[in-house]
Amino acid sequence: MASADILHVDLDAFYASVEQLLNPALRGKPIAVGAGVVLASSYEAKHYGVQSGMPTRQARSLCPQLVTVPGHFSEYQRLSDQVFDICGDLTPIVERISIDEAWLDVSGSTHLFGDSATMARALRKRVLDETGLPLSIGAARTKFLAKVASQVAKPDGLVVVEPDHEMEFLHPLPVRLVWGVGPVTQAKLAERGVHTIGELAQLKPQALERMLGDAAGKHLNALAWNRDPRGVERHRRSGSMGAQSALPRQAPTDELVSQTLMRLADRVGTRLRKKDRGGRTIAIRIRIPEQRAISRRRTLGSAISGSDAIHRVALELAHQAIKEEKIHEISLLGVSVSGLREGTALQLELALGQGESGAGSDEGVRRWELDRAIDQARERFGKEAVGHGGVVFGRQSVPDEFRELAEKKDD
DNA sequence: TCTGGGGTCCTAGGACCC
DNA sequence: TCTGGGGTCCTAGGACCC
Repeated sequence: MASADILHVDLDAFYASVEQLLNPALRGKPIAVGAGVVLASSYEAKHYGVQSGMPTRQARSLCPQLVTVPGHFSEYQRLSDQVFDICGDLTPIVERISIDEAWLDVSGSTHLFGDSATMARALRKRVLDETGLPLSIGAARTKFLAKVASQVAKPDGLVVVEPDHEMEFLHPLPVRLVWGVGPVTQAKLAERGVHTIGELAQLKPQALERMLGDAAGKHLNALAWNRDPRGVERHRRSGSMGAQSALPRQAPTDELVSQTLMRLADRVGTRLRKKDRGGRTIAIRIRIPEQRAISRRRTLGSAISGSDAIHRVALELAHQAIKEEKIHEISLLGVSVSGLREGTALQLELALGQGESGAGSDEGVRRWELDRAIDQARERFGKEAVGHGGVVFGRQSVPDEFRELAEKKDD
């Protein structure tokens, strides 16, 4: 039988731990990173029910002694990179899931460093010694089990699931630990008296599929029976890029919608062009206060990455939706581009070279050159140097540095 | 002042094709 | 007599993850 050669490594309450590392006075105290909204919280704060996404005001009512800090975003990226560089010394097969989590396949390294439990202990020690950060690790035969194990190990622990004890480890655990079981699914399962992964395994697959849909049902049944075929993959290209912005509730005037969408389209377009990618499907999202979110999308004949082009489509979709749904108040706008593909700049250059013409083609080239000029000016003089269409950025609910950390880094 | 921002995947229904 | 069946692409919405 294969051994427990997959590690799931997870930095505990990462942003908050960094703050406590940088400022010893914060250690042992309930802290939250973020100004108006909680972006991350320490274990001491979680203990009071403080969660990310929560307005700071609400967090403070739950925990009056809560200390809020603005956040050292560049430190988060630096320390995260340092930790995963250390992981890379154990094995080249590292799949980063986010800024604070990764899977490692260490099966090829046992002859160098010993078994996976030995490696995991050494890794935790080295990360603590070199960065000062607590790292929890789960070691198991599959990605799923390793991830569950690291959750059980938290905070600051190590859990190794030996291959011949997998079921006895897995089945008593709450169903909530299964990847893909969130609040809604958990509630549906609870209605049927299913609370543990073992109880989940006892449900007939057909019943599960009826309850949760085909894919989710099959997925959950497979995991409950400990069948997880996934391997650790080093790179994964993202399939979409988006940006959104929460707004104080207000009427969706033409000016507000157009300016906000321009800012969002430009944010997305800039990122796309930087990676020399474009996408065919443009989508917008509008949140109506105390109601559902509305979305609209349109798939174009070819991929685009220009800020103006994205903005034009997004604006049409938004106007259409606002009219159709008779929306008179909004509290969020979002733009995303999906169906991503490589090399749009190159394609445009080729089209140019071949003298491809047609309605709007010259205009397209002109806009592409304008985008490129703006991108270059921003590279040289900073982000605020040049704006698109004279858009002035107001105060934002969340700092740009935080947005950047949340972006998927995928190459 | 009941929820921030970046993502992934799935579903149901419709259009369209063979 | 009221009509098969599979495949692909698209749209809107939703659950979930960090």
